[in-house]
Amino acid sequence: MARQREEIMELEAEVFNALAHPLRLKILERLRSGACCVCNFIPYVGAEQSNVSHHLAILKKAGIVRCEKKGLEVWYEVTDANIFKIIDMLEECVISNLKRKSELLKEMAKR
Amino acid sequence: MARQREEIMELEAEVFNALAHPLRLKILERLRSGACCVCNFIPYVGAEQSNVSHHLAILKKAGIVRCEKKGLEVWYEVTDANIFKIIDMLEECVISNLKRKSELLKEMAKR
DNA sequence: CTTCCCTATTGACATATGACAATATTTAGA
DNA sequence: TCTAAATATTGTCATATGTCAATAGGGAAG
Repeated sequence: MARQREEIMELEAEVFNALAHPLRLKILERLRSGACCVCNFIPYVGAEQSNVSHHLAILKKAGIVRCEKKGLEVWYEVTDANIFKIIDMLEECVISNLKRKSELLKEMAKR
Repeated sequence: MARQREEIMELEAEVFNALAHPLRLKILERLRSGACCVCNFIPYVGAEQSNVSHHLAILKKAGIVRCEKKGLEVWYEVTDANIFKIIDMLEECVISNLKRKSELLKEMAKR
């Protein structure tokens, strides 16, 4: 495999990794309706402030969100709204997977 | 946030997590052209057999691949080809991100 | 039934990750 | 300048992850 391909895949893996946490997915969920400041995430995701900052930093490092200071507050927003399409597609996969499994269970119960 | 929503997000995070490794992305790359047995992944991804098996197990646990025994060999395939669309979309995001960054560097160099 | 493949599993180890608490930093306003 | 508010960073701890080496399991062929 070409070296450049490998490097791209490493970057992809990093972004997938940034998406691989329920709290960070919740943060992104909150960002669907636009920019949001840190203090607004806290009640929404139900986590400590330091924890929220930490996970925001991970999303930022992966290039998924960017931020801007506004006085005391820091407002975060998604850098590329396509990230939501990716999450939506994955959700479809997860749900169809669940359906497949429950069908299988039904089949097994019949016997 | 509704409990069911949270559970879905946990499942999503698990699938994203399964995608969050270069070796596993390479394995999936190999699966684009259809099913493949373990011994064929080994030279392709350049890893030890036990390591490949391990990562295949992670992909399987996440529901991304399934497998079937054929004599001595075990053949793996993707359970839902939509996973490739997800990877492709993420790759686009990564690449446009890279472009954005390099533009920024160019701008900065001008000054 | 013995031996040889192919694959999966296990153990050991180093490293990464996540949660929480405490503390530092930055900015606004008195 | 001093204080308070919002956010980021740090340290500590427990747990998870990834790699390698060794071993186990299970089917095929003789």
